[in-house]
This record gives sequence, C-alpha cells and structure tokens, in this order.
Amino acid sequence: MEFKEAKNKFVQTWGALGSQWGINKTMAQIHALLMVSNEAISMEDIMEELQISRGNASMNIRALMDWGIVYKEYKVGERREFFTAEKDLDELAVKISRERSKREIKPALKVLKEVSSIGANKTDEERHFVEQTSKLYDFVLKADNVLDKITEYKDNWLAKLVVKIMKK
Amino acid sequence: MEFKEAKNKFVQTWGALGSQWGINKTMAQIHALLMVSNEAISMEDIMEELQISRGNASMNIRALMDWGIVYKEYKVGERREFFTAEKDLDELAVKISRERSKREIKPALKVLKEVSSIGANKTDEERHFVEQTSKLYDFVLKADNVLDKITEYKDNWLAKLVVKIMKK
DNA sequence: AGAAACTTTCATTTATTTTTGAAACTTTAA
DNA sequence: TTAAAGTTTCAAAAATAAATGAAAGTTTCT
Repeated sequence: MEFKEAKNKFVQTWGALGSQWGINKTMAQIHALLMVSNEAISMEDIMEELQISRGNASMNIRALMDWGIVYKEYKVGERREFFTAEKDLDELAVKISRERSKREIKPALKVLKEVSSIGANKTDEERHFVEQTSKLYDFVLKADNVLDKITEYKDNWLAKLVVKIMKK
Repeated sequence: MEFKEAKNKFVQTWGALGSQWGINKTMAQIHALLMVSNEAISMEDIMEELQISRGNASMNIRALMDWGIVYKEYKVGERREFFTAEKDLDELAVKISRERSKREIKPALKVLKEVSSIGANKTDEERHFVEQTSKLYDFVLKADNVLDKITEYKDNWLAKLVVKIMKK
C-alpha cells in the first residue's frame, strides 16, 4: 500500500467510525485529514481533498472548533485561514469526553433525576419504574464522575489508568 | 408529574440518547420500555405503547437480542413470545462495551495497523502520517484493553473503579 | 393435514440528516 | 471607498437511514 492509498483509507475509516458514534462523516473526515497532516491546511485544500462543497467544509470546521479539537492558524503573508487538529491524543480524548458529557450525559441525568423523583408508588409497576430509574441515575452519575476524574489527570491518563487496572 | 408522563419522558429521552450514540431511536426506546417494565411484554404491547409497526418492532427486538441485552420469555399457556431487558446495569454496560468493541473498535484497529505499517518515509508528510497513525493505534489498543479488563471484573466494576480512581 | 396464531422479511415509502451552492457578509489592501 | 479575497449562512436538493405493511414463513393446535 502506498502513502496516498493509506491516507485515504485512514480518512474513510475514521469518517465511518465517526458516523457510528453520532459525529457526522464529513466532520470526522476533516478531523482525520488534519490529524495526519504535518502542516495546517486551508479550507480550499480540505474541499479539494475530500471533494466537498465550501458550505459543508465551513460548517464542519466550525463544529470541530466548537469542540475545541481543531484550531485556526494564520500564516504570515497569507490572507486565508489554515487549520490544524489537536494531535495530542490524551488531550483529544479529554476534550471529546468533556464535550459529550456536557451535551449528552448531563441533560440525560437531569431527566433521570426528574422521572425517578415522581411520588408514584401505588402499583408494582410504579415502584419498579422508580427503582429502576433511580438505579440508572446513580449509575450514570457515577460513570460521569469517573470520566471527570480520569480526564483530570490530563497528562497521560490512559497509561496511568492501565497501570492501576493491571495491578489487579 | 404522574407516572405515565414520567415513563413516556424516560422512553423518549433514552431514545434520543440512543440515536446520538449510533443506536437507532426505536431500538433504544424498546430497550427503555423493557428496562422499566416489571414484567415481560409482548410484541403487540410494544407496538401499541410506542406506536410502531410490526416489522419495526420485530427487527429492533431482534437487534436487541443480538446485542444480548433483551431476552425472549415464554409464559405457560401463552402462545406469544414476551420480552424482557437485562436490568442489571453492570451487566448491561459490559455487554454493550463488548459488542461495540467487537463491531467497531476491532475493525478500526485492523485498519490502523495496516495504514501505519506502510513503508513510506520519504517525505516529512509521510513520516508524520506513519507516526501519527502508529500513536493512534497504540492509544486505541490500550483503551480497548482497559475496557476489556474493566468489564472482566464483571461484578460491580464501576463501583470498584470509582474506589480506585478516587484514591488518587 | 389444515388452519389459526403468531413472527419475520424486504421492497417501497417516509422521515431525517447531510450536502450543496449561491447570496450575504466580512475583512483586507489598494 | 471600493473591489477583491475570503468566509458564513441557509433554503433547497440529495443522500441516507428508518419505518411501514403486506406477503411469506413458522409454529402449534385440532
């Protein structure tokens, strides 16, 4: 396999993976492209390389910047903007998990709290509902806290976690 | 908020969450419904409660069973099949992470290994590509192993992990 | 064996998500 | 100040994913 083919395969795979995880394909592909690029790339080049429209490129680059995993860069003597991706994988993982926690887990927790606190306990059905949603609330809250803690290490958290886990 | 409203809210929220995580809405909703139900439910009732077609119900129940998080149950004197969800949350998390690892992480690892092992190292661009994809391979592999290990505990792994993590 | 009760499949329809592209907007430089 | 270079927005179109429902397939009972 030669370089160009490998690069393309990587970008495609990353894109497909993204869409299985609720991130749109183009967004994941742009990110992939920037990850493996040794220098900042212009929007024009991104459009060219991925064969996508200007609007699509613009919106997805913006989304990546909102997630804090892609940055704008300016080159001297160049009017255009260039883009780079966060390349430190620990940092990347931290940012992604923070963002997903904020966008998805926190709102879900709110709902779980709400629905598990209804006063209903007349029937078996009602009692089971309250019990089950309460357990779910506790579980999700705990998991979210673990994520928080883990990513607080920040530096090389995965390696440190590996050590902890492996030590029985 | 009364019971029926709470139940509905829970099912809707769980469904929305599912679709953000690459699981289709109906599949997540059926699972939610079964999770909070104190007894096994027939396909007819699932259709009725979620207002979905027979085909849709059938296919998504099947998918949930493939994931190993919903079971068929038979009632004496009843010809129809009834369904229940895995209600133990530790077990649920274990099954979901195993399944996602198998379906998504393992294939991604394969590609990462492939593309990071090309012999290209003529240009800076090529060297950077190989370096970055190799790092990614290591990272994902490590993360996947941690998941494996964690879920091997099986019993109450999250609580145990909390303890480990909190102990600084 | 026949038929009723129930389940699965899959071509077609429907809904949702993503992409396009042209117009509007912004910034820079002459 | 104005025009060129570049970026963003968003309504409409295209692509993708999910749902329907009727026909085919099973199973169980008489």
